[in-house]
Amino acid sequence: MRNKLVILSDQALELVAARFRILGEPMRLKLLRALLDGEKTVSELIGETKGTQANVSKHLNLLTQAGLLGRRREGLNVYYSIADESIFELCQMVCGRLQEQFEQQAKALSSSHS
Amino acid sequence: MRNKLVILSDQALELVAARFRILGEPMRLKLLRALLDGEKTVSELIGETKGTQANVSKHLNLLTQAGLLGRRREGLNVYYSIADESIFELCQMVCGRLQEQFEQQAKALSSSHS
DNA sequence: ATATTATATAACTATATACTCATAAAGTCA
DNA sequence: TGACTTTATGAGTATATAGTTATATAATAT
Repeated sequence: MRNKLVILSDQALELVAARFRILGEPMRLKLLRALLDGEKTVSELIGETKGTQANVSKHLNLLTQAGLLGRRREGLNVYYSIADESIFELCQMVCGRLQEQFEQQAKALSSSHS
Repeated sequence: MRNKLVILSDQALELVAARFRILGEPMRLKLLRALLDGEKTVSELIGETKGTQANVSKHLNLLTQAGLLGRRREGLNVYYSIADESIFELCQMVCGRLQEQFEQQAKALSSSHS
């Protein structure tokens, strides 16, 4: 893995960091999770996330600007949907690693009882 | 992919977001990149990243607390090294997606010339 | 036109955190 | 011991951004 890695330029690192930063907010991850089962209106997303209208709207805008969400107007409603499925793979990987990490820590604790 | 996805709890989302946030700083990514070719001392990392001593030290501490780096003291020097190789896979994925995204945008621009 | 509903946005506050400067701590060597 | 080197940390400042409140915009209906 490591040897296959393309060394990224400083500029590329900034872009990668920016993408990680976008995914680094619980509310935005909640919105992405809510959109797992298909497109939804802002109102629906407000309901599911318990967020305020303004805040949800802003996060949706941010995610859309980043190319992670798609936006479609239909009458009064605006429907948002996942535009980049790879997000979920990222979340899965992170979650998997965290689980491993916690399991190791748990093991370390229990073996220290001896 | 999407159907395989485990739906994460709010608490899990917070942890995942925290991990993404750690990777969301250019300086930290620079440090990780610098450690690609093996463990290095703080001084070496300061040199490679052009960061200040205090700042580099703090970022290294943060990355270590998060379980991404390992730390080993040898005399006056402290050697840091990658403890979680999966970071690079994450960076690769993000970088790959960004490239696709930019290419699509470039294509959209050039076809709008017609 | 006005009223109503859904969404977006501007202005502001609050908060987290990156960075700096100065100092402390840890280790080595005379 | 004291002098020196390397790394860590406390205190402070600066900045980015999440969240709130109030208002604006967009679309529809009467």
